[in-house]
Amino acid sequence: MASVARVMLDSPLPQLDRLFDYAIPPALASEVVPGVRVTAALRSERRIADGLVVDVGDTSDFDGALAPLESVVSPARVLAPEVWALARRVADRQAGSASDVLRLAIPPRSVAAEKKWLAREAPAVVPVGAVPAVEGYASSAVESAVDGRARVALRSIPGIVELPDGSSVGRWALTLAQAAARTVASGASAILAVPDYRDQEQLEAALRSVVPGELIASLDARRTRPQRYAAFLSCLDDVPRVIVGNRSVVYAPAAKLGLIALFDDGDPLFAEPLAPYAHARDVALIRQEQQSCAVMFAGHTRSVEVQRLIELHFLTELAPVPLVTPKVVPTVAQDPQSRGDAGRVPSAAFRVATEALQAGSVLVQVARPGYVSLLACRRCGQAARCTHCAGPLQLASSHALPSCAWCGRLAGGWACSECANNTYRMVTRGSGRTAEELGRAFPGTRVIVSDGERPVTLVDGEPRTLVVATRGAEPVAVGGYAAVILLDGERMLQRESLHVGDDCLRWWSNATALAAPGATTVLVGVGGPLAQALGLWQQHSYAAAQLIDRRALGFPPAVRVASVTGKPAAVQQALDALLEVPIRDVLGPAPVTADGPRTADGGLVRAVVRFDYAHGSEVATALRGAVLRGATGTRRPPAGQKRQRPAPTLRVKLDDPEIL
DNA sequence: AGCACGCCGACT
DNA sequence: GTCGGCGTGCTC
Repeated sequence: MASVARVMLDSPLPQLDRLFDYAIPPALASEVVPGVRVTAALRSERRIADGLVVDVGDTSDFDGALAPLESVVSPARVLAPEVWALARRVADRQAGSASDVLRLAIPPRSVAAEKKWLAREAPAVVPVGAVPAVEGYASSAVESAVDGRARVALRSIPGIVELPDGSSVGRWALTLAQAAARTVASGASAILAVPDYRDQEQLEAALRSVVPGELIASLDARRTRPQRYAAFLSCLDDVPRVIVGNRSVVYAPAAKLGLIALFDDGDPLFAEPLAPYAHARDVALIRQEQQSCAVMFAGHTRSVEVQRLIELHFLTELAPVPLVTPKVVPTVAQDPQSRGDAGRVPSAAFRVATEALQAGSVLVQVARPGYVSLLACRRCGQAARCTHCAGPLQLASSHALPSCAWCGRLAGGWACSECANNTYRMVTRGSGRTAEELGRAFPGTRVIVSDGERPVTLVDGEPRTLVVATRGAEPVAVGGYAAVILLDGERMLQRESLHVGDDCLRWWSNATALAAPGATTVLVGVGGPLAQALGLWQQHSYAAAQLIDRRALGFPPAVRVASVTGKPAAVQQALDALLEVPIRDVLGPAPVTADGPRTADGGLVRAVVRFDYAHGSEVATALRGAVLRGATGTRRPPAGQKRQRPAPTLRVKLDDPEIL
């Protein structure tokens, strides 16, 4: 019987981010096994911490007397050895704490769900029927990639498929489901990660058509806590499964992992907002290295990150055979004469839509509403101004009163300064407004609106139906749309970001992929390389060109970056720790202004460090050391001052996609 | 983060 | 002589 347990304590403190040895009391000897939750005293008998047993043994490197474990919380071995190895590596790479990663990897415990799971009968091995060949690619190309545990960038086939149960999903979902079915049929598990629940629903429907439902585990955050935990526990069974979920599913325990696949890895939802901020793509790559499974990045576009890995020959490109290229018509002409009756819709797009409405549904993609909905006098068109400071008036939401963008005062009893009229109209419009206008422009059509607040997942695809959707909220149409109109491209491109181009191309490509075979997509008001990439369905060419630009500028993913935020002294201390590390350069430190609610007290600064992939671990180690010193060497303010917040600890973020 | 240990000022 | 103030440092 082992007498020493090595325990990872559940604490975000960087000082505690290492294993602690505890003596195993004889009474607990049979229960203390790797992976179980335990409690243990920390520094005093009165302070009990939660922890996870990583390992057991008979010796300890610790010089002092070992404290005994307090209790075993449950016999469920929730921390699988490979998940521990993954968490440690991810934390080290991100200069963060393993327990922070484990909090993402192991969902909150539900006692009821756990009891039920512990009392279950041994899970039966469900045979997977014959898996049909993955169609649309070179003969058994996808199968070989899965079987050979390859690393591939898969170009998804645009279009919609109808499943045997009558539902319609994106064709990408069926491809991934078949790859997963192949994996399970060979006796291994597959992890499939998607950006959001709408993608997940499609993928689950596709999966149900190719593997028995008992083998599918869905780890989505939309379910209740017990449901989530039950699904997590089912992954611990020694039975190959298909595990589906959002970004954190890449940490799921999986019996004999054979495949990790991400769909649309360029979606910002794959970037983890919680410390240590590891991107699901990076986690998948680490895990594939540790467990020698296949890894697959599928999508209708190519992220610059994946393009880089292809050019390094780390990933192999897998394209459909024959290539499937949707028909895309860019319309750059913006002269007012060419506009049709719908005002915003140029006549070319108007014609396409009118004709297509006879055959089926038409998708109109619009920008997200509510950036700023400025107001103008309904009668004379004069911009509505605040009576107090003359600032522009705006609507925060459709039911809000107009308010001033400058001073924030509500403008309840507004009247036009020019003509004294007291009714206004919106100058920029959201999806609802667009829908109203389009409904008038296309008489006799049914208008369906889908946006972030009220998303629609599926429409029937019947003729004379106009579906107005904000980018990212486009419903799937049975049989595919008869036409797709990408309306607000110009406006989408106005966002100030390093990735506007990539993002827009992704939004447009994903909408285009919802079209029926042979249907036309019209890209309104955009020309240049983006329109060309979409028109030729060569998103990879755009990504390759972007990568060249990023290399020239020294931007990610050509280089890696780390941001260091904190009090000036703490940031300087961190930069000093990097003096011996071969980094490229340091940008800043510069004062942080619009970073969160605390602006007044902080005086925070941020520096950005750029470095090469080859020196990632050295940079992470040095920054981790600085974080540790910042946490332990907390000098309290000199006596006399009231208890001030402890000095803002150093915040280190590696590969933040929003940086620069 | 907690919590204990430690080294200086006013108390029965 | 010791009770307790808070500054410092560690946590198996």
